[in-house]
Amino acid sequence: MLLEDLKNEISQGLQDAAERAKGDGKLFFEELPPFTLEKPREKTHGDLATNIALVLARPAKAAPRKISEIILEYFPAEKKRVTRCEVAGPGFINLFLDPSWVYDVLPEVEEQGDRYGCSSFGQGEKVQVEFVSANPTGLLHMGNARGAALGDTLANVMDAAGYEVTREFYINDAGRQIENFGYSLEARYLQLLGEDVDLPENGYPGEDLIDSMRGLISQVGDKYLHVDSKLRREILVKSALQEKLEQMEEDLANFRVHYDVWFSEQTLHDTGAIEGVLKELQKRNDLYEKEGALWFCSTRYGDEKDEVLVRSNGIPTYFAADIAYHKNKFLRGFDRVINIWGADHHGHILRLKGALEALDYDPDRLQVIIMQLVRLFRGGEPVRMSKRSGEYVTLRELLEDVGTDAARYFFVDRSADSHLDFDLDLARQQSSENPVYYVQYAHARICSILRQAGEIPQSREIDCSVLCDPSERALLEGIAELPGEICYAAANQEPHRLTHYVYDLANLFHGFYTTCHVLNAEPGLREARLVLVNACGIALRNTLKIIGVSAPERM
RNA sequence: GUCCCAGUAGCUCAGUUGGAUAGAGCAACAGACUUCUAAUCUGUAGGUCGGGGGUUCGAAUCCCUCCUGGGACGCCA
Repeated sequence: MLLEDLKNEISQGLQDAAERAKGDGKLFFEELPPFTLEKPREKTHGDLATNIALVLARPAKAAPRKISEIILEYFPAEKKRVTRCEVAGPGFINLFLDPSWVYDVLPEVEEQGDRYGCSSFGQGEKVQVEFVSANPTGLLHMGNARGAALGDTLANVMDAAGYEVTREFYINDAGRQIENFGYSLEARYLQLLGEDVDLPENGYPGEDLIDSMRGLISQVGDKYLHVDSKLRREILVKSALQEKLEQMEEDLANFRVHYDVWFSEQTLHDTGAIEGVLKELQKRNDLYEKEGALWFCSTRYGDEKDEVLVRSNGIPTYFAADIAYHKNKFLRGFDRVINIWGADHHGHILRLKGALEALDYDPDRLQVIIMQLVRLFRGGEPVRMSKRSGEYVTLRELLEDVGTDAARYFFVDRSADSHLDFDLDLARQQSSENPVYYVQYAHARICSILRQAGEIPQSREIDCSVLCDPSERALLEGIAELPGEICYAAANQEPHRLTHYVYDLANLFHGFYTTCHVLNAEPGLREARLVLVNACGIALRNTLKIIGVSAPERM
């Protein structure tokens, strides 16, 4: 039986015990408050501990220790593989399991193989994760990279936890920035053809646009030199946009990020979707005209001020398109949509949720994960990143520097809401200071053992209870925690839990490796250890896969 | 001025929704390789959880207040 199932069973048993005590008039409470059942930090506090009596103390108006004793009278410990219960500290119940419980994980891992860790926890809820969605007018920068690592890992872990996940990239291929893009491209095109023109004031100064136009000229030469400017810009934009998107897709693929859907903003304009939501909001009297523009009453839905949806020049704002976009997401049948946004977008959350509410969608179905900014350090100095100057480190450069494995691990390793200081020098060193190598090394060691062992026995054919060294038991427990970790990370949208888990697991393995010899162990023990090592390899590999880090067989 | 995020060991950060004696890595110091890969392991040291109040059996975690750093407040996207 999996640890998760065992925990659920015990948890249910405790709940039943409390209810029956209530039925017999020994405990009083309206409703059982939520309680925890988890592995305590201290080994001496048992294999599992619960605070059920502590949370009941107030509603039951009784001393926690007394409540614990009453609950234990009704708790059928022996049926739940619990060998001993004790009331401890302020009223915790500590449970000691039959030591054999840890061996159950081995046949589970063998059976499930690369599916070990997966579960049906999410019950097939249809979830969309939208991330990166970078402007296609430039190259991917560090903020995009962090978003890519976080979004993809979140999608992976939710997928493993039994959600039905769609990964989506929203292409900002409409609006004023595309106009700017056109003017910038035109300037570069003309400059390369020897014309004396300046880059427009708000243009994109990046070198990459020059490259794009150089490439175009090598194909078509000065074909568009004397074409009408508006038409020329359209042609240049179309060509460069296509190229930019292909580059992004390629860079993201090198970062092991793949999308199910690339969604074009322009289609929202073309299909009348934006007009549609405007009419709908109009009907609900959530719009008004002021100074020639059309405004949305976001203040009615908790925002600080109202927002413009259609400018006085008749062009809808980005926000208007975003409302239509999110309505479109729900029309496509997603139960929940998760957006990964940079910290500079946090102000948009309230108004977008407000707009969804105005359209009769439950705003809680939209979840926005705000990630704080990335600061790069080189030589101890922060590297300035600004699109304005066109000077910033790109994802491509980062991958050339430190590689996909280290980059993905580093980005996921920190929780989204803390600022990330990325030390390029340190990451480039690829030394033992880098935790990703520590984890990968554990996997390589495992592969090395298994290679030399030849045949790997099946746990059912042997007696695994000979694995009783503390380091062996700790490793078994670590392996058993994977399914629970995946559920936790998915339910709370905390992908960084996984790097911490996989590091801890590697740590347990290295400890075991030093204490327990595998290949030279006596017959019986040798086979059991091979089974253990194999299972650990699977758990490491599966977790690394979710994070998007490779699991090398040799290092 | 208003709002969001952060402040935990010298540095970079965790801390399982309020639980038992606050944890890792790096850096420092002291040890362990004729070994299944030493990219490893063991040990030592390191703390007023930004400050101050409050809530209760119990607070790094929740509330109030102040301080510091970053970000957002456009008919930009």
